[in-house]
Amino acid sequence: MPAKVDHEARRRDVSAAVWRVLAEGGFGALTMRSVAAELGGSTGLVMHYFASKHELIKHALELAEERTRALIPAATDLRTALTAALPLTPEATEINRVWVSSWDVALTDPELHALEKARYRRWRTRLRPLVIRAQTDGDLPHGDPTDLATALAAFTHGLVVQALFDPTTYTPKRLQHLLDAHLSALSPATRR
Amino acid sequence: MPAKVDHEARRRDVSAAVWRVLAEGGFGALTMRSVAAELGGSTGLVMHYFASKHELIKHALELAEERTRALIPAATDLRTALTAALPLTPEATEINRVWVSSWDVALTDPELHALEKARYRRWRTRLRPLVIRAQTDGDLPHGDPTDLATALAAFTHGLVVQALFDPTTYTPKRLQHLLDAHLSALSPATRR
DNA sequence: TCGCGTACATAACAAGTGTTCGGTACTATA
DNA sequence: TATAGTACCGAACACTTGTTATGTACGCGA
Repeated sequence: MPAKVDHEARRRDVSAAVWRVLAEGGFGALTMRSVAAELGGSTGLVMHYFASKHELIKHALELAEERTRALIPAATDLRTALTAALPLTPEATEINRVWVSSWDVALTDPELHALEKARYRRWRTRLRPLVIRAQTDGDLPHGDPTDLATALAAFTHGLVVQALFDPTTYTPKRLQHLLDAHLSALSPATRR
Repeated sequence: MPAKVDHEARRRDVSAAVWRVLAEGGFGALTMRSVAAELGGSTGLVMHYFASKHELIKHALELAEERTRALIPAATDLRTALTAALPLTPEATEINRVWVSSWDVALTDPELHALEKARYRRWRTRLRPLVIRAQTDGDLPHGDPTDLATALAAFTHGLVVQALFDPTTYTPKRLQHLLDAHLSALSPATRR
């Protein structure tokens, strides 16, 4: 049982190509051949590492999640956690574009649908303790922290979508301002 | 110059087929043949009314906008306007699914990108006077009404996406509650 | 009645799709 | 050194895609 090539490393090469394709053309442009071409190889190569297109797509979503996780600092405070999800850098923009693009196929395919649902659940779960902390700090109003986490996730992702379609209007500065303004509008302390 | 068939009426038939395809499979499933099959006709029929697939897609988006407009009552108050955008009925869910699904192709195609950007702009513009009214009524905090309109649109659409992926959790009742809770959390009057 | 233009159907085309298959190079083990 | 298994390449298969071309039925104006 030889292992002439580092399988995992080579697989990461393919992953990188997948990501490049995705970042440029979204899921609509993700094909075996586009990945192969991006990699300078054959479709057989791609199929050697991903047995079917469905697996390729699933892997692409895992990739997006992985990159998202890497982008988000180990949950410090709420503001930081939400800021990390905004398209403030080219890389973050890329990741968000891929996410939004994935929703077409994710809404159609039952398995991907379930995965995306679980992903959202995880995000809200990760947000919840930060919400509770903000509440005890008096930065957020009382009320069900789960509901608040949902609302903040909604606000953030909704803002992401608008920003992706209108990056000129929604500059990083403006996005950060909008998030801050929103948080302080929610804050029971801040009022005039 | 004969007009043996009511052109506009027949075109609406094709439109209806387009919508059915879209509602079931999203933009990924929108093909000349799927529309033709849904209609019980040939691809030639479809092309007779829409010269290319690109035009078909553009028409599909217009369709979605039309249905959205029909769903939203002539802007009364802010709460009603935002509620109308939520997937509270099967029809509203269908429309929202189509919108979210469209983002994949809309992010890729420059023309569709511009159209979607304009659509968001229109929505915020329509929301703005309602925001101002709510502010004068003391239901919303002071601050740039444009920013607030953006934030509320963001919250709403972000909630839509979560609801589409988890309709069991986000029942119509829960969605309405989340919107109301969010509005009252923003209200300067409500605080404890 | 003649023709012209509409409204399609049918078929074909070229390109692109996921997937399969045979072959080859190469390497670690026996 | 033989062999088995990995890691591919290149071509092909069967199908779907948007689009084009050909043909035809049919109603209106001349």
